[in-house]
Amino acid sequence: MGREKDAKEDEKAKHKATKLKRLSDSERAGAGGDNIKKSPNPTKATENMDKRKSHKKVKTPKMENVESSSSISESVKQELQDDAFTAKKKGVKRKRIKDDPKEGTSDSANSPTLKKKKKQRHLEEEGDGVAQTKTSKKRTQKMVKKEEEEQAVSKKSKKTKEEIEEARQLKIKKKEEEEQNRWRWWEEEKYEDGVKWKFLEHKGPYFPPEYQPLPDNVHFYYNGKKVKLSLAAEEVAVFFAQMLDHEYTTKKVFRENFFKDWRKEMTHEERSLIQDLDKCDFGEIHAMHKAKTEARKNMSKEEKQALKEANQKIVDEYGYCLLDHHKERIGNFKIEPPGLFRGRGEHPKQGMLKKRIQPEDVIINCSKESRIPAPPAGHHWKEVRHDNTVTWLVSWTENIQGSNKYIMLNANSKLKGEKDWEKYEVARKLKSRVDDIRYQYLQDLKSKQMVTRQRAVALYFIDKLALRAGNEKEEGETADTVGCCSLRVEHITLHEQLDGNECVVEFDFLGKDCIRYYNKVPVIKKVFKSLKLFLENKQPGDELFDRLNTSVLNKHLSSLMPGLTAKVFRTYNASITLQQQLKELTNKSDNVAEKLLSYNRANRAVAILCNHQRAPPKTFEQSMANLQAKIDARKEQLALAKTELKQAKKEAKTKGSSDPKLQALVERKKAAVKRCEEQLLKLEVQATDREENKQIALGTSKLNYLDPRISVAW
DNA sequence: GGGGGAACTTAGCAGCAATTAT
DNA sequence: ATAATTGCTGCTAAGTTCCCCC
Repeated sequence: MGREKDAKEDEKAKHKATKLKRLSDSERAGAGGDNIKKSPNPTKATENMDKRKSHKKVKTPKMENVESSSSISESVKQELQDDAFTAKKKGVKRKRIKDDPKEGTSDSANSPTLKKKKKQRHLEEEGDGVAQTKTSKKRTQKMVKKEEEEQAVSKKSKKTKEEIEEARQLKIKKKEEEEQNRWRWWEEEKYEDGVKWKFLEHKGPYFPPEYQPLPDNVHFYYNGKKVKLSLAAEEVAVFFAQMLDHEYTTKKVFRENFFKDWRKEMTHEERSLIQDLDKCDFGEIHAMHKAKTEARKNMSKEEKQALKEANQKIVDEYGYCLLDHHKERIGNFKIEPPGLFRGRGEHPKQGMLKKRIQPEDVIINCSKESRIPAPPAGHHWKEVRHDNTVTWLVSWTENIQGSNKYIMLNANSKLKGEKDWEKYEVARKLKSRVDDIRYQYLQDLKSKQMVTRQRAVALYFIDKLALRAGNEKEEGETADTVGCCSLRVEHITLHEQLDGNECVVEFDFLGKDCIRYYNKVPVIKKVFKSLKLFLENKQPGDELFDRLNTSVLNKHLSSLMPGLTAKVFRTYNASITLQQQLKELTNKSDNVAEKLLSYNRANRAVAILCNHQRAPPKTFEQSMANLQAKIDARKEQLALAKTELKQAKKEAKTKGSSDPKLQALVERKKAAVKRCEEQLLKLEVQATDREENKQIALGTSKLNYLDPRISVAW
């Protein structure tokens, strides 16, 4: 990896901003520490604190690796290759890849673990030629996988080793072919301003199947009486019935919204009859649905295979488009089916009916000279347009929020890849400027102007804690969540002293997706003082940064560095954190398993920083208990093995050590003890890892924030 | 200058496939 | 072979940013 370069840069940066760094290091520590989705219980809190601690070390923002692009591309190449290589072997699929700017070093490390990292998408793009191979590989891999699956399935039935081997070969071949065909768009010139493509052709969206009426033996009951519903009302009833096992259907808001919208679908008679949701009995419909899913699970191999093939056919037909004469995979080619709106958290619109989209609602975007997709028989499109300054192929307006939905390309397409690459490039650029920018906002903390001062504090949070920008939201339209600029007085508590630290800010608010952000962060005095000032004469519901909004903030940022916006800090800090963690956590001597653990730990640090959470898995308690039981069993076994060993030793001694049989026995027992110990250790590590991971979602950061080049380099 | 909307990225979750343990 | 776990993918909601219009 371009360590040397980095190091140099680092040095420079360090000199420049020693102060800053100190600051940031210590400060950054707490970032995003503990959040507990539901109830913040004390135990957790302590755990979290620990995490935070470890974190602190981690986070210092040095930018070691971000180096010059030239080195990058080289490193990239290597990475790519590595990646590809590994990927091929395993046939691993990849998620998206991103490339990042950051690392670039070239050592290339390829540990097998890399596979896990999946970020390849961008990689490809990045470098000039380099990437290509990668991308192609990636792609191919995906396809290959599919193919493999198919093949595997068919072969399994016969399953001879040769056949499997054959299949493997075939796959590899196919992969290679794909690679050959892969569009090396990163080698091509960019289009002029705003133009996203010159030629675009596709088949249009895939519509969900029409509603199938209930069979005659399944009934809906109202107030104990059988009621035959009209088709429209029945369909909506089924949506509800299918969700009966879900918590949603117990929520008041959900039920009310559903009922209101359902009544709109009813005929006059139905509406006058059905006045109370509590009197509705969806039992039979629910049972039917459950039986159906059960039946699907129990399908024979052949049936499943047939289904798969049918799906593949749809993908083949609708899943690709032609963009500038290259075949590209579409990300979501299906129109979203109707159903009940599942907003996150306390969403005021949860349960509302999400209507079925008709071709008449759909706008098609493609080249004038392409083959225009045909609407379903008897229908017409809302509009066909030819706008090559946008990347979508199809769009429609959704009825819940009135927002637009789009069909766009897959993540490893040129259009997405390029953007992703740009994102990491901006983050790299920030690396070289961040010291100045930090210096600037620290200066701004002294400003007499309220706006400037609020802006400085907000930036401090965004940089240090990786908070999101925080746009204003319309009340009543969405759940009440906030980001940095939209924080309210009630979301923070100031502590002059807390847990041995001075000037601690306690955050507690719901962020994107209603994920709770809870963190106690020591801040510098100036920030603390400013916060006190901002809080003066305000009610809990008032805005903390009343003079600030995201557009003011971003305008300022872009004046500091072109392309800089609030979210770049998230990308930047996530990548830097990963890089540092990796550096800190791994030793050369580590074996693969240890390295993997380190990578996961580093990844976890990033996820914590970004507050990526998940609900603890439903089976978590159970599986943890199982694991514990296993550990206990192991322990017993170990004890037993130990006593046996002792006994064998004793016997060997008393009966004469010359007896080879007894000697062998001792050896065997020794080995058994050792094995037991190892297994026990392994289980324990597993338990820790899992516990630590309980509510942290790693995938998002991998997917969206971590520059793949860092991983590759590592 | 700010309101609103279009376009695009980021996010968690459900469900299933792949993998590992039993 | 089966059960349990893990890991992906697809889906689509929920953000950010930019831009236009007044």
